[in-house]
Amino acid sequence: MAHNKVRVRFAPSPTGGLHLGGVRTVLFNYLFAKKHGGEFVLRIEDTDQTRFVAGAEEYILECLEWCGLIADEGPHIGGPYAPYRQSERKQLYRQYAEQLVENGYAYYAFDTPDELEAMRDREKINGNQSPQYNHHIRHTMRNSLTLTKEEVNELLANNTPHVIRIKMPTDTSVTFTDMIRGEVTFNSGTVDDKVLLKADGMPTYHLAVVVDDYLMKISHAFRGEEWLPSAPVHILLWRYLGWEDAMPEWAHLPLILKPDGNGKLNKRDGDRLGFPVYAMNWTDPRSNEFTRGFREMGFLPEAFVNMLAMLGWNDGTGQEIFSFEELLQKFSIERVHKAGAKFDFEKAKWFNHQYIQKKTGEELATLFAPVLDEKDIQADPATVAVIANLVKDRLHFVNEIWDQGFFFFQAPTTFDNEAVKPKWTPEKQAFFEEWMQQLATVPTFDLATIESSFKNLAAEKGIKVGELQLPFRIMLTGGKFGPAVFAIAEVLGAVETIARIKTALPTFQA
RNA sequence: GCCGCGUUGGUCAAGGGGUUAAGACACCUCUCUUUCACGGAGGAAUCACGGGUUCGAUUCCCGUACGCGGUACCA
Repeated sequence: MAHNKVRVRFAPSPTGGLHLGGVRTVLFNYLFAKKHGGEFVLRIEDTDQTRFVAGAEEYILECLEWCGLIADEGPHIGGPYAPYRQSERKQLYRQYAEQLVENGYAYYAFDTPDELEAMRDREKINGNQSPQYNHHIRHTMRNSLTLTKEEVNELLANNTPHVIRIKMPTDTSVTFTDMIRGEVTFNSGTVDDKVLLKADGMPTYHLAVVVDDYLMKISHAFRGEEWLPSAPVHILLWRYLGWEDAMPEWAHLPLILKPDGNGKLNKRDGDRLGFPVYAMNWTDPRSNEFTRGFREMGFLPEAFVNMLAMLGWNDGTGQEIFSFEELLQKFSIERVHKAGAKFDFEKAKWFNHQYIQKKTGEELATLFAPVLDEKDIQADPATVAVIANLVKDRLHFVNEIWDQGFFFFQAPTTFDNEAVKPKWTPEKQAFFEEWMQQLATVPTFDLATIESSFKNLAAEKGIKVGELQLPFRIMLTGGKFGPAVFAIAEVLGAVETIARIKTALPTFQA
């Protein structure tokens, strides 16, 4: 269109935690902008002063930072189109609303909340399911369309509370092209006269989004599908304000649905089904209600982002693991799905698992360090790295290193005796007693040495190696779990290995 | 109710007038391993329904059903 530079924006309302659908919207905006060498703007849509939530803006910023989706302009860093908080732009909007009134595209409405309610009650009695302030009823209300010029001027002069509403045409076809859905058409007559400027002087979303997108030279506007029904209002506003040539291209993103049943995914579903919905932990300062986040649950940001990208988009090749660079290169808004996608937490876990596999033992050890700290366990980072590598392929989350390898850090206190006793024999008892002696004298206590000494002695005694491995495992770990036994022994070292055999041996006798 | 958007296996989905309708997650079987996991080999879908158009429709058109979204001085 009339834009020579790609500029997109994410415009959240700072009213609470950031939903994964919100993060995905940011992602698609970001990828699109960067792919085209454009700019990504963060704009805070805080026009509803009654819904202000302390800390919500900072929280959103932190989420974006965690995901690596940093805005080029925004309230945190400013920019050429500052301010980026709509509450700080308040005085800007009125002139445009008034311009619309002057040109006959909008009007003053003096109806009080009570009068509006009365109107709705009246309409409902007449069988109107959802009464709208529209072309059918605006002539029955108190506004500059029904009042005389003198009355209106007087009301205005007396500072009578009023709003400005758009005057939707009675029967006009409003069509626009959505980058995802193609051509979409609405009849203006089915849309109500949305409030543009509220009684407190703040714009509503409808006015603010158009004015700010224009002023901030936004070239592409991506938002959730829930905005589709109000698109005709926005399109008309662009036209009425005389800015149609500068109107951004639109794309309405499909919704993320709950895994069971139907409907938009919300934080309640996460609580109910046991998975996060917000990017990071969030505690509502008013209710103290806590909602957990993907970050704290143990998701790697790169896995979270990759997973989100695949929720509604794919490159057509079947590839699912994309580095951020690849995403930047291959993303295209046209390949975004039209239909909503049910969120599948199992698949999300799989993505995290994939990214854990890419990490080195050292990286995993670093990420795991806080868990050990919390448990007050001192461990050599190099050893933790070895352990991490050993258990890595069975992890969905970094924290699970503990579940998979706690026995590396503390000796078992109980043993799964039931798994051993039924097959226990004096010969096996003798084997371990003798092997302990041998272990104390091996030159180097490494995997190969341990394993060959174990196997040689077993052969000598005429016992099948397999018969001995499970008991040995249980001696070291307490149960039937963990990575390869000899690898465990190597990490534990000679002293600890012998000590554990010694402790466990007596408990195996029937 | 009205308006809009959508509908390929349990889930994410590729594809698109003629195909054995990809792949992934999950599931099941087998294998490897006398733990679990990983790995490997298999298993399972006629594309919501009804009409058209066409030699031929899962793909195009129209209906219907169903689902979702919206219907606030919230975003």
